[in-house]
Amino acid sequence: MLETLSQILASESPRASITVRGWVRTKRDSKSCSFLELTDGSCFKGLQGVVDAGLPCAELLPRILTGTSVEVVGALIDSPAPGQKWEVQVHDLKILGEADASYPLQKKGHTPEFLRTIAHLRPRTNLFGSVFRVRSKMAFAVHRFFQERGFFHVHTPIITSSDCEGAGEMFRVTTQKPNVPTKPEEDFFGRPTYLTVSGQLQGEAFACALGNIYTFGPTFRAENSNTARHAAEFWMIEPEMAFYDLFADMTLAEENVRYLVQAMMSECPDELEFFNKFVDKALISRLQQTLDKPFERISYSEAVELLLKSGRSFEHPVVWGEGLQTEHERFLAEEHVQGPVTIYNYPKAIKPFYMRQNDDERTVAAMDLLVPGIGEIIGGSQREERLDRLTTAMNAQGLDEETYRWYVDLRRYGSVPHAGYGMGFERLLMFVTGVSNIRDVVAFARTPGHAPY
RNA sequence: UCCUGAGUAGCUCAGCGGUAGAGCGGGUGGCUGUUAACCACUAGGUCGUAGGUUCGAACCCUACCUCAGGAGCCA
Repeated sequence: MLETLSQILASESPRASITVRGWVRTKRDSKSCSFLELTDGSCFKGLQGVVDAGLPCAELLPRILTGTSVEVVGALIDSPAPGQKWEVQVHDLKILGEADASYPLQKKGHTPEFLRTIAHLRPRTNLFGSVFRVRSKMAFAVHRFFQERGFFHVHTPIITSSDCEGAGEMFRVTTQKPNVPTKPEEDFFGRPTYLTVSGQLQGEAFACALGNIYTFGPTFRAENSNTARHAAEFWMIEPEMAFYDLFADMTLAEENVRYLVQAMMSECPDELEFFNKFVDKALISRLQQTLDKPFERISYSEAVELLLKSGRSFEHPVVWGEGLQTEHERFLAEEHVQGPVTIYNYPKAIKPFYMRQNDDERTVAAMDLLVPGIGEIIGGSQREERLDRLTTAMNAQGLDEETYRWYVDLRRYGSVPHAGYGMGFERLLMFVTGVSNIRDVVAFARTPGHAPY
């Protein structure tokens, strides 16, 4: 395997000969030499190459503009100037691919809005390079968290026929031609099918067999929502645990968030420092606080009381039985608790059929984990394991029994208490990077009216 | 989908009724172990699109398009 910059920079002593392949970030010319700032994406840091004016390869320098890809051979030496530990004294230089003056990235700052329009080039910037290195590290940490705890990874289907939760518009999957009237039973799958909005229902089937499972994959919502927190395609982590009740569920969710924050801090220090400096100056202190302080838990009813007693005038009235609005959640997480907070036991009427009914007959065992700046990062519940209660709830919400027959079977045969949650992976990334727009933590974001790649 | 704001050079922006501007980036020259280098010169624009008002519109009005921020829905 070829050596990456990340490996080269980890050197403990000078080396007579190294080879660096990467892109030129900037070039600075001096009379006796030129300085090339090289990056290869393997880590946040770059390496400065020094090309003496007398070298034969120095003739290439006029053709090297920002963005040019090069192969550099030279000696890794202690840098005599402040600003970097190492530099490479160039012996030979090869241009792999030129980049002319139309290359849109400059060394000066670009707005994220502009960079979104060149999503194929933006991972070459400090900001987006950092975001996507972190995204990879976090994805692996998600698997590690569950695997270390004996959870099994289940690959639930992307194409589904159950319009789970009745929560939101779905993307239709079909092979039928437009403008040709055909029946769903004549379609590819013999029935209407959609891109999944959640793997939860299938996840429950596996939890009721393997015990503790999780899914981690793409999910799709055809909602016309235009916000910094919504995308039409996003990744979700959905653990499902047999024999867990709501409180065990909440505990796992909190540990999960804390584990990932810890991973961010210990595995991505350079990126973290960059985000803290240029994206969100309160990032490190907020993450540290997340680790230091236990997460608070407030029941929905208590939360309503708190909001009513806060003396705040909210744009949306606070009424028991209504969902908490964004401004309410922000108040709870950012002002009242000033940290992550779990709200639990929501009114039955505003939650889907599968959540377990509490003894009070008016709430269900649901929970949302709210974090400052983002809002809901996790939503979960204990599932209704009692056959009669489940079918009653299904009927009340007008669901087709035939479609959910297999799901009801889980209660018919050896039903067990179980619980789970869904964590929005992009929202987690926003939380640990401080990046405020979901479009900037997705490689090629899909939002309403926007799928150019 | 609703509300608000913005679209001027490749990028970031100023100009807000009277000849289209700056910084960065590009080119040329100079200087310098430089590090968002520096200095001088230079090229670069149907002022989002289409109408309208006016002697005259980047600027005022209308519609549309695009983007952003906020809201709803949620992860």
